[in-house]
Amino acid sequence: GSEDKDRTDQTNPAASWLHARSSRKKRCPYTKYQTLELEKEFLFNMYLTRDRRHEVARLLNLSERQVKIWFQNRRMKMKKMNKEQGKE
Amino acid sequence: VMILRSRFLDARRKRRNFSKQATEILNEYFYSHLSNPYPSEEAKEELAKKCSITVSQVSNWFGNKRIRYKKNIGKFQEEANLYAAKTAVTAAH
DNA sequence: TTGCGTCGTAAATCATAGTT
DNA sequence: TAACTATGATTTACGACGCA
Repeated sequence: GSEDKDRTDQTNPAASWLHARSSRKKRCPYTKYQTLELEKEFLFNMYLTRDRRHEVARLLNLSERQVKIWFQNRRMKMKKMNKEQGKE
Repeated sequence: VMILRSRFLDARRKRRNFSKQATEILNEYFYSHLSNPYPSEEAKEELAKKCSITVSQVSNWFGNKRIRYKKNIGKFQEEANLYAAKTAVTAAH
């Protein structure tokens, strides 16, 4: 079963660096409206309460998991922006 | 407020290609670490300094390089050979 | 044990620079 | 100069690991 894969690596020096990312949800860009609403919510508070997360997810037709992860990513983005700004 | 914010954010999407030299340095690292092209934070900082770019830009470059290389190894074969030969010569002296 | 936090990343997509 | 391609940056979605 796995010989076909190994053959590919043979031709090209060890390109087997992990993450065969199987069965992952495909990235689905959010709409302008969804993003804008999420940004507004983020402006109000960077961390969501359980209830708020549920409400936002319902309003924007996203899963609670998606909203949770969006906020996590958004906080990382903010951190990155602050770091860059502080240097200039 | 939101408009000003987003305008500020979009402005950073302006980009310039890296210098030929910087690309050279990044590629040298990439192809000489092909079995594990994941530079440590320290290595990233060193590369950033040598290339006169930010650490974030180094991370972006490696992220793009890894996925694009993996997506089409054949397209990068010539480039791979070039840098392999180059580092071989360097290592011999 | 659950559950949300950060960190680093894959993969897709965006937007512009460079080329034909 | 209008396509087309290359490339740097940003956006979703997780895995790994931390902490309460």
